[in-house]
Amino acid sequence: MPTPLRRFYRALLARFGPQHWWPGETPFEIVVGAILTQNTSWTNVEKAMARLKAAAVLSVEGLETTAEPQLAELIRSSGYYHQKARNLKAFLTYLRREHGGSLDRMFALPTPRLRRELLQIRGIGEETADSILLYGGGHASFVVDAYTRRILERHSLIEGNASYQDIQELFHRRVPPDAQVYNEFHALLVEAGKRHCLRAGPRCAGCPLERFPHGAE
DNA sequence: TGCCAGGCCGGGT
DNA sequence: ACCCGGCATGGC
Repeated sequence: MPTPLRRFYRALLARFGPQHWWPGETPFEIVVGAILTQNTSWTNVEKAMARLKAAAVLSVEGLETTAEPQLAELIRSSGYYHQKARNLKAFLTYLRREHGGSLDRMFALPTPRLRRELLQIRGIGEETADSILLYGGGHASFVVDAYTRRILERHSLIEGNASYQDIQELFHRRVPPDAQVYNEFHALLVEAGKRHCLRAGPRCAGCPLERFPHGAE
């Protein structure tokens, strides 16, 4: 991984240490979490996940046999809950129809094909698809979120009008396609965003990347 | 009290 | 190909 993304990664790792995101959860819980966390704080998602667990429906069969209005009520705390209940149902329908309800079979698909299939599902856009691929299935598909965009733009690694695909291609070209590295890199960007570059403003004070060399690749 | 959080969809230009 | 309003709760 050549400069400057490599130094960027090193600086983040040195400052924040390994993140080990989403440990101890099953791939299915990661899929559900990826849908529920869209434009929503993780604390609100945790409440929803806890309610699904308490109702013993946090599984493929569990969600399949839960009526959509009831599902909506269980995930209420995650916001947009009618939309998200519908979206979860859409994913379950896809999983059953195309892969016999088996996440293992789904994740066994080649990355590009699975990504295309996920993007066909209502409620799954690029970031959610990549989150499912990377965190749920260990596919090396880089996740580009608001933090990633904000930090890279602030440090002049991308232009303000860069598309999702532009940014993802930057990582895919410059970072070896290793899911562990993608996982860690993205988690570090989120942590840096939360801690230093969160709100609008000229520049984050005390940012560990402040002395990072500017100029695009 | 108002703003925002690890987006996405559908309709309009 | 972009742009925008709508979707909704909980925390600070």
